[in-house]
Amino acid sequence: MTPPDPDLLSAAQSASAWPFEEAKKLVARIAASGKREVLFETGYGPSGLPHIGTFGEVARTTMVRNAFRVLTEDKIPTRLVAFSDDMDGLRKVPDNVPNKELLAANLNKPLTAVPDPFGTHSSFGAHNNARLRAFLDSFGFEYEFMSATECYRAGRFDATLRLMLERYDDVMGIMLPSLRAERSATYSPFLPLHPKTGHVMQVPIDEVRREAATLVWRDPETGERFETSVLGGGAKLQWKPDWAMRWVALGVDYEMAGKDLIDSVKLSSEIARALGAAPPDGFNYELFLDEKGQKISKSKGNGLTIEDWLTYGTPESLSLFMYNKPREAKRLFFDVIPRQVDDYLTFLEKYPAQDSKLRLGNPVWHIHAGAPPAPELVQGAGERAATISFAMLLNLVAVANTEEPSVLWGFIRRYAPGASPQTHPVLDRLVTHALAYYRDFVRPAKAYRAPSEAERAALAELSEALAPFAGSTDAEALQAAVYEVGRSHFPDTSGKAKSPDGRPGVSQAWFSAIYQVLLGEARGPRFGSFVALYGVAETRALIAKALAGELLAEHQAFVATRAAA
RNA sequence: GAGCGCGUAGCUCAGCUGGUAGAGCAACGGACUUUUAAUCUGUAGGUCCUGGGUUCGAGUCCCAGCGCGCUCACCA
Repeated sequence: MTPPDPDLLSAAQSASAWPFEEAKKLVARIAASGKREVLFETGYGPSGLPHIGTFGEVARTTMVRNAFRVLTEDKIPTRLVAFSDDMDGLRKVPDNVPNKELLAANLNKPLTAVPDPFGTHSSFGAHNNARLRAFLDSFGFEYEFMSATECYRAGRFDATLRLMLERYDDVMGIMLPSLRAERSATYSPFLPLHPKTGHVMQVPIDEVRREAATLVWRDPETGERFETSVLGGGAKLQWKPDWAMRWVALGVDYEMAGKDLIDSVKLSSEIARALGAAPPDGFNYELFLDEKGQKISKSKGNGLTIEDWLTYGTPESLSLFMYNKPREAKRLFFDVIPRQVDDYLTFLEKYPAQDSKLRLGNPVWHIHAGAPPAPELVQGAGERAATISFAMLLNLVAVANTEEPSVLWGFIRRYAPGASPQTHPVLDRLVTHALAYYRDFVRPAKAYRAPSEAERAALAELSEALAPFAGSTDAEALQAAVYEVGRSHFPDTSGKAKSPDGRPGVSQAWFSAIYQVLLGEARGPRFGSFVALYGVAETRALIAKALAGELLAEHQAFVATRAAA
């Protein structure tokens, strides 16, 4: 956290960026309650792997937390709990795991009682918890992990569970009207664990024994009667009462949730109030939509994964996406990535010159917890230092026609002689992303064609003409050679184009042929420069492959493989 | 049925606490490159969905309407 800065502190009081708006609610809440610390919670259901929504929730909650710390001069301690609902029963076998039979044999048990199908952890729940933590750690989030199973077993929830038993009728009174008739007939906020099978039982409760803190129920299959303690992990709660109980037991002050949970938040809040506590502050963020405007869901597998995003864009660009307009539905698809990357770079570049007020409204302040790094500038020839945009890299990589970072760096150095992967590590990461983008979006769109007889002859001659330049990186000389060949095979007939020495020019058709036959593109780079970077020998090999029909065949095979995948 | 959000240039969208409409791409023109990419630069393009209200002043705030989209009502 940045050291106290009076200018920053006063700017924070009037800051209107949404994390500050949220943080101000918390300041008022603390003033009213007199609490000495603030607890933020994010929830996680470990029946699957962490996904992009998990990232968003933690990232956004962290932004509110940072704003709160500035607002209160860091005088009130804050904690962020990542809570895993790992006592939940396994309802169905996920598609994306090995050893499905193993899981199928353990349905309905708490996730922490289901063996790990990956064989690396003590349970499926523990495995997914570990994945969550590794995931959050990889982004450097500051948080405390908490397991529902451990909390229940350790008795951490016991006092609140007893309270809920006492107010059982109030809780039922809140829940029942929200349910349909057939469901409300059998509903219970408590789910006892079966003493013999270990299953999380969703059964009607025959009797609630408040003094003993037990429930009396029957196994619907065997008819056997059980009396189960709700304490120490003998039972867990249904989701909405569970959420409410957790808020009360842990003292959660802030938790945000998706729009799909609006009604749940409402009910859980009522339950929390019935337990005599104030439900946490927070807000409902909008859901992400896929390219067709549908809700992104884990089960459907539509939309983007975190891995997808990080293939083409930086973590910071993903954070920016999460920062922007959390209350509006946004399309989350590949094509939004380049813009987020560039917007981030632009905000970062502006930051140093901004005053405190503007800084607090700058997304990079929130993304980097008040301490954004210096922008990585590049000094172009005769130009002022600036950030190289991702859009420019994407253009460059398309014309460079390469999956090699070194070739792309060659093009970059033409623009900015001083730059290298060593001096510009951030830019080097962007290069990697741009290459991935080329590989997956640009290359598949290429359209090679076979050369005509005339083009074939010209290309063969070009290859010969280049031979004496082996090893040369003289772009001008190479370009002259390209023109020389073109002049004899594809002279300009319009009379418009002229060479510097007044000789006839070269037809556009020559260049078009080069790009379409050799690069599979309608347009391309200045060819002499391309050869200089790509290499004379490599270019001659490229021509040979084109004349042998291999480029066309390879690309068709590439496209076919892709279509099959 | 209930809730949430959106409607601004051809497209995608910015417009923070009300003060003369902005960006990127696309289009068209120019510079540079021997005529292709990049880069630089110029031009054009908008009843800010409609109708009221508050105000000296509304894209922005309030109300109503129209249109579009999403979510929830079994489980989490």
